[in-house]
Amino acid sequence: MKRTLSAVEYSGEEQIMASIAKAISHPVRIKILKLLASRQCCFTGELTEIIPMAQSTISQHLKALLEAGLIQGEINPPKVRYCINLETWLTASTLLGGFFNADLTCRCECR
Amino acid sequence: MKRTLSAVEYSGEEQIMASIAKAISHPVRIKILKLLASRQCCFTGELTEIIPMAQSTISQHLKALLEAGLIQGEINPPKVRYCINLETWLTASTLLGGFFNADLTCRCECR
DNA sequence: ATTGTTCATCGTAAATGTACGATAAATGCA
DNA sequence: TGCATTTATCGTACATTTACGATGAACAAT
Repeated sequence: MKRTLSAVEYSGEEQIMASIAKAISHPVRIKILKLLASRQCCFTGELTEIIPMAQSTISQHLKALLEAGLIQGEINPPKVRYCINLETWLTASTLLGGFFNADLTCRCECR
Repeated sequence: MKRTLSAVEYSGEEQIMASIAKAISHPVRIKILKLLASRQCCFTGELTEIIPMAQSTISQHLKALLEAGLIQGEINPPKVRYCINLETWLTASTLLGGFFNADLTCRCECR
């Protein structure tokens, strides 16, 4: 990728927003988050039953969500319960909401 | 990638959300959108002056934003003016806002 | 007609993402 | 101890993303 390491500087917000967006940039991860958000409480590998994907693939997606901080998991071997991480969830709401709800100065007629 | 084409089904919302999220999953694209959103009106390759990246790379990112429908461009050779596409912008606001603002049933103490 | 400006596209290289099956790790139970 | 269950991780294959420089296309001005 020939990265020019000096290059572009990003604000913290830009980086956090980008990482959250990246986490939800795959439809199956959105589906997983929806499921977790709608459950009374946490969740486990019922995902494997609901989503027709290899268990390893789902685990990989869960890892991505974990690393983005959008979910958290409670290890209770051999099971693991996952749920939404409220803190990051709120951050996401604030940052993305603020971003897209901002009044747009832009009033042009580009085509 | 050995895609199992039958596999998982996604709702329209899930797909649209994912594609919008993907578009803003890179900090430089967030930066570009911020710049476009804050301008009185449209914008051009002043981006190249503001963002220290190869012109071709910026063009690539603009293409990604275009394809996601988040911006639109008016060709006025040899210049091109870009601006926010309000329609998709509102969709993004609604979908992402609705997603992250939804009341979470989830009230667990996962760690 | 030639030149300059602006932008997109091509070609390319390296990194990252996405999917799978196989295997390992952790625990409970027989 | 050995087996079943659940989940993460490894290895692998292929696609996609991201960056760059070089080149091409469209038009204005000379």
